[in-house]
Amino acid sequence: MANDHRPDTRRTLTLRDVSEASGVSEMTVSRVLRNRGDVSRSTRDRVMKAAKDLGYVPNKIAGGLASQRVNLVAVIIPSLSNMVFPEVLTGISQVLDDTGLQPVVGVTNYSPEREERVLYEMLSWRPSGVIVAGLEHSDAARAMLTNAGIPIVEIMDVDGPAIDSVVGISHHRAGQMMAQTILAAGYRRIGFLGTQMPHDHRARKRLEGFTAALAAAGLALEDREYYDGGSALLKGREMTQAILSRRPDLDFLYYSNDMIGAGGLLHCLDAGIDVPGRLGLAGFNGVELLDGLRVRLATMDACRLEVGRAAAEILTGKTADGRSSGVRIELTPRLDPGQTIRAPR
Amino acid sequence: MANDHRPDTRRTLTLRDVSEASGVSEMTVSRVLRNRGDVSRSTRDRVMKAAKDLGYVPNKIAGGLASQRVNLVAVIIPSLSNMVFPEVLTGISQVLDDTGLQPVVGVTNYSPEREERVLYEMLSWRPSGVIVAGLEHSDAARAMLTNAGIPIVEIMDVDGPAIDSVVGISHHRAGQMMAQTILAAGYRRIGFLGTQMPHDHRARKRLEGFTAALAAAGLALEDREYYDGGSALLKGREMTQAILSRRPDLDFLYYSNDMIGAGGLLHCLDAGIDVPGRLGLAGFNGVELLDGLRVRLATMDACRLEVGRAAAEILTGKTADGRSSGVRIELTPRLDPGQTIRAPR
DNA sequence: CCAAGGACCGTTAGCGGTAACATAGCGCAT
DNA sequence: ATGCGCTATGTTACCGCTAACGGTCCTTGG
Repeated sequence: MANDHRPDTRRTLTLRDVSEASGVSEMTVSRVLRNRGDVSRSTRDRVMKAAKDLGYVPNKIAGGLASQRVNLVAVIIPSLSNMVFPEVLTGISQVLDDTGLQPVVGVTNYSPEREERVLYEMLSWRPSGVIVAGLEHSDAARAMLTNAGIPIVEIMDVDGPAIDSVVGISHHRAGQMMAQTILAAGYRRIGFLGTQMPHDHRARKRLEGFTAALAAAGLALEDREYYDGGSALLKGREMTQAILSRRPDLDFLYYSNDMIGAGGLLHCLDAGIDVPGRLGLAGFNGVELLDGLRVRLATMDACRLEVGRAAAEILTGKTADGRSSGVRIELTPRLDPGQTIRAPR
Repeated sequence: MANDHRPDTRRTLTLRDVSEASGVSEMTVSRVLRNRGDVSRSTRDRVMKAAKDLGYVPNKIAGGLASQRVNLVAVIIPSLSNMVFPEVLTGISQVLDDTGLQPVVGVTNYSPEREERVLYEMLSWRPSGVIVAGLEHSDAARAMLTNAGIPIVEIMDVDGPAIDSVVGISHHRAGQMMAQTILAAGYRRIGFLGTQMPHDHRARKRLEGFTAALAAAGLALEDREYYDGGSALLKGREMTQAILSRRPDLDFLYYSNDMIGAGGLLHCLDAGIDVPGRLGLAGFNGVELLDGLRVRLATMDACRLEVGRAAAEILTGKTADGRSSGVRIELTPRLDPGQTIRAPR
């Protein structure tokens, strides 16, 4: 009695119920409900009314099995909590909304094992496409994607070989660009503050590009500070205080993301540090939050909305040549110097 | 040739392929893969190996149809972009992760029409439960929920009649509590700053509770300011500036959420306003972001994680009495006075 | 007037699994 | 030896819907 929900008096409705209520065959009802094939206006109306009156809700499980077609798109992302992926999702939804395709989101928490599990679960629903963040996957996950027989779009990153289609920016180049901008402004003693996440490959690639550009100028990072978990804004504050008390001579701090960058900026403002004169700051992502700070943090836009839109357009074949496989789109991130990098000298 | 993905040389695998590869019946393969029923150790191993070697991924569409059971839980929320619902999702996932149930998220953007559409889509997958934010639904949506024949949990709000189960806080009382705290601290000329969202019923209820408590003390809101869209932090800044330039005599600002509250706080700090002496501030939600500000904003925790966990526990029957229907859980929000309300006089 | 071609609707045969029930083989107490 | 109970596996009949095809009218041009 505890778990019994609606004992069985009213089974859940099927096409048959609607067909009996409207006096036509199940097939005709199916045609009406899917708006496919020829049905006369009068029977269409009759069927629609019956369906609505009964409160019939189609069974996509059965429909999907019969038609071998499912209007789902699997979207696999590392996290929902950092503001960046929700915006990608928004882009995806915008495009998918008018196509009958529906995104289903899976979250991996930056864990390859979880990615593999989530992917397996998703593929078992036989979606008509997959959008997955990043190019790095376990061997098993890669095999599943390769053999799924559906279009795959890897997003956010183009630095590496793609399984099928890919949309994103080069984080290596993004790091490089930022470093060059910083160097051009005359900063020389540079520290890095980032997250302790071995599986955040995009952050890693940005840092690699960054240090490569420093190396090309005969420089290296002077110091690093990492954090793990907790409020990013607060951590940014604390880390900044820590690194500056250890190395007060640093003249630039490069943050792996805008949240900790914003925290650092708040600390500098509160501490009365001359930004960008004595100390320059830069983050990454172009999050909306930054607009609310008194001083605008230098950042780089990862084109999140655009990435989501482009990925969805590939899956729906809305590309230039109508292809939905093997497409490669590299977007160019815009560097916003904000007010925390001084003018080039 | 454009859209053709994997021409058809290798069809997608079925149980039959695994059964042939391992020399047992499809049924036995099914038993092995679901870990159900008696299968000898040796055949189990053989089947597992065959499935792995082939790269077989079960078809849950077919399985769901046959078993009349689908391990999905529909989760319907208004938004993903404001940090509050992701935390609810985290709570839900934490509990569901070990149960084989999988959340599927739908976003309504605070639109009743979209809620109805999303709900219809979700129900057509025949999930084993629904978690939906809020108690307000269109008639059609309410009918669908009532007739779905599965456990329904409405979350985040308990101020009103529930369809089935409900988990949340009373926003009316939350607003009331905040008002009483503010009044006890001696503030008297109070302004409100909020979002222009007619369908955010919880914000509305908080404000109703708030004004009711003011009225009980013979007071009313002195002024209001609304915004719509854009960066909440920035809007909070701008609105605060606007309302204060219009009514410099106000001694308290009540914000409908923490993001705009934080923006307001930043403005006040930058403008050198004495907080909480001359002006008190309070928001709502207890978002993590606030930890990173120099001055902690007064707020009220909406128990988001706990709400998510409790909702999931209801669906999985992990309640005190094992019920998964008709449960009502009212949580008590914790008021955190932070540093923006002065001590009661 | 008739064949051809729509418009409209029904029938049949699955889709890929699983519930429920059979069946086969074996050990063991009687 | 017999029969019972258990384990391990196979068989059958769907689940609710749709693709594919077939049939019946009715229109229409020659």
